[in-house]
Amino acid sequence: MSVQMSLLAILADGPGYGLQLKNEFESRTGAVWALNVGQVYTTLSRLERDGLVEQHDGEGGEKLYSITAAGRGRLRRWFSTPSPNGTPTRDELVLKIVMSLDSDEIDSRDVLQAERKAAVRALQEYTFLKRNADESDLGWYFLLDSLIFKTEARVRWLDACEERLTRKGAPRKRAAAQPETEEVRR
Amino acid sequence: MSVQMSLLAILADGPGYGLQLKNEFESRTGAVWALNVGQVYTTLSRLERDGLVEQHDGEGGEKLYSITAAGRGRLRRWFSTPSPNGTPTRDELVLKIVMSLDSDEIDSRDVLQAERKAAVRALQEYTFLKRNADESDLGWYFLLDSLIFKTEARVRWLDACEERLTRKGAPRKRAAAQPETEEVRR
DNA sequence: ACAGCCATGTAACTTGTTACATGATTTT
DNA sequence: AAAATCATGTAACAAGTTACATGGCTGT
Repeated sequence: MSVQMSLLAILADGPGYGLQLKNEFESRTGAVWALNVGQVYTTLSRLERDGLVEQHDGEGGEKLYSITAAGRGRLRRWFSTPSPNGTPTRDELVLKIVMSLDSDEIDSRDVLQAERKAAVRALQEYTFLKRNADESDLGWYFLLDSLIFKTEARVRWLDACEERLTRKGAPRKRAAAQPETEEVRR
Repeated sequence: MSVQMSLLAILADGPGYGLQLKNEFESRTGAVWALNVGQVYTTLSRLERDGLVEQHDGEGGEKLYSITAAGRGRLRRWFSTPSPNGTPTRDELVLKIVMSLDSDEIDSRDVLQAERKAAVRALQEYTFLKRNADESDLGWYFLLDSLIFKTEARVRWLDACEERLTRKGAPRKRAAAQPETEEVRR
């Protein structure tokens, strides 16, 4: 949904065509989230199918797209309806950790540590990017901040998990090299 | 990918069939992330297509699925490969805010405030759930913690955005009721 | 002429997701 | 007998994603 709505948001500021939209999208997000050109076209045709944008040939031969009234309504709704707070969106990392808890396949603390290391590395990268960021480019600044805040929270969470795991005194699991006689659960 | 891997993780502890897997999944995640039964079957057939699980009729008439060697390998890789730290996964909230910055359609601060209110409400809900949580159910505990940490980070980020926005002294935008003569961008 | 970029598009695929159909068994 | 629950499955779709094809224009 995000890609559709983003393109809609860009079109709300004036008509545009494929490549232009891709560039504008990447310019607004500082290109961290690259957008395949092809996807712009597929997305546009889907938006057109749903009556949110309409096409009218531009003078330069390009296919101009404009937002429709319905599109404006949809966009407003997107802006004013708060995004889900995690509950519906399944979190891969959380699933991974939770699944590892009940799995004989691996020790949870190994997973926690590998994830932590990666998160810290990412954090450093983001912090570096922020130091070199142009303060006047609000979008880029906000995006970096978001990455930083989220990664910090991730590190803290991983620490909290490990802490509780050790406090529980959970025995180390050993990953089974070759599967022994398989037991049926329950 | 998460659903596939989760089912694989469950199957790694022993064979199982459709409904059983759904129940086990929801039991491990405390049912916050419900799983449509149908999806279990589609996912299983896709896993089978990829040679990660195999089917062998169970005695009770149910269709038992077991993980294969390839499946175990895939699972190990999932466990030991750190999950991406936000960069590839596009964040809907961030996109919404960033897009609102350059959009005439709405004032960013309205979006920020609506999102903040929703986040705080969610936070209270999660905190309440945590108070009533059974400490011995690690998975459920971790999951709640994750939701809490993430939502806190979200609130902090929203605050940081608003703070910087006001410091910049950005003028309030007025949502255009009816679109005036449309200007072509650039 | 050829390399390279601008520009558009499409076929194909993946994962996630739901609504619905079907039959068996169990409970009331 | 009816209702509920167990159990399996499928058709159909959404959204994201990429690899590839095509054509035009520009600079060297």
